[in-house]
Amino acid sequence: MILNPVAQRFVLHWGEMGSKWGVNRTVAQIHALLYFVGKPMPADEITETLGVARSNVSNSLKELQNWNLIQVVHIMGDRRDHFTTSSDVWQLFKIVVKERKEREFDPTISVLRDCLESPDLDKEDKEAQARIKEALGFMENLSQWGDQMLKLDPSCLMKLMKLGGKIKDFLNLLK
Amino acid sequence: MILNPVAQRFVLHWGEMGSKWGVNRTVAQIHALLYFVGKPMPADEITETLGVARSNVSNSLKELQNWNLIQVVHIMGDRRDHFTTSSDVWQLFKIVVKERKEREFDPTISVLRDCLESPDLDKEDKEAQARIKEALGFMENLSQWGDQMLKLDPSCLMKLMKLGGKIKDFLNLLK
DNA sequence: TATTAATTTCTGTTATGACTGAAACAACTG
DNA sequence: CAGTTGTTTCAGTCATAACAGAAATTAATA
Repeated sequence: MILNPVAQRFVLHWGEMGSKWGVNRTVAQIHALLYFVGKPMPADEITETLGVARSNVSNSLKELQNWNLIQVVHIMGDRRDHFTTSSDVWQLFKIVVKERKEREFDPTISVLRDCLESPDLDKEDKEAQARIKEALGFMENLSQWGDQMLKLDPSCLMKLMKLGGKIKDFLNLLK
Repeated sequence: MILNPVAQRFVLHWGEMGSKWGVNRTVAQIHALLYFVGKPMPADEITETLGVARSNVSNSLKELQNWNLIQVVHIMGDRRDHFTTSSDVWQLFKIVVKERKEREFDPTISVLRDCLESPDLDKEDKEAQARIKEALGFMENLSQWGDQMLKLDPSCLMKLMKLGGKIKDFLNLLK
């Protein structure tokens, strides 16, 4: 498959963005490609289209599957695995948030809790202790809020976003 | 300055988290250290405490200043620059969100807009076009929403977070 | 079961960027 | 202005992780 210049720009930029956020470039590129083409592709075709090694594609596809961002699909009369991703950006966003939260955010919360419970904690230094508590409390709140937001359906989240800063007025009504 | 084991754990873990999110490890460690100690530190002391090269600290401090995450402070009778960070996690969070948004999110929006306006765009492929539009629309909404949220004061954001999933009921009242 | 197709694993290479230590620079002090 | 202190720049080293290509493995077909 030959990508037109626009598709190339899209895929390449997505790869660069991935790098800046701690995502392997090829992984990000493959996902962008699958999103763009919008239909299942076999690994070989991805390899040719992106011009990277077959093994690289294989590992990246596995990574994307671990992230629940792509699915394997089969096509009648074709032995090969085909890969596809959701075309619903909201869903993709939610998956990424959920996965990153579980992999990196929640473990950090555990570490902070451990820190506060540790016998090595300097009980004298009340201020440092308070700051760790602050950080922990903040992350716990954010975590809980995130979980609840992830449960809402896209249309609801959309409404919330559209409301934007006006949310302030609503919150004030509660007082 | 000798860090007790808890402080070490905190700083080291923060460094690891930074790496996973595309932030240089030393940069993240220094910020964690300044947050933990809660008072201004000169570069030399940071160097000794973390056990890294002086030049590394110098560059990382500059990076943190570019991010508006630390401030230079002077102490009477001491020629050296001292560095300090806010102890308000909300403020720190907002700064990071704002900076990353401006550096990476907004430029991506520009690229997507360019893609859609490009004469190279394959006008035949309406579906691919629609997907790019979807992605762009999503990011634009998120961007606008982010800007407005960043303007709200912490207490307001706190309330919004505490409300959590119940926000759904409020949104339904609007219909 | 032999053959082919498809995928994964493994080993070595390469690219990137973090990091060091020395040297240069700048600012201050007596 | 010489000497001292403090900071930055720079060139080279090192660590990490991405990546390529070959070999090995697995699965399907005939």
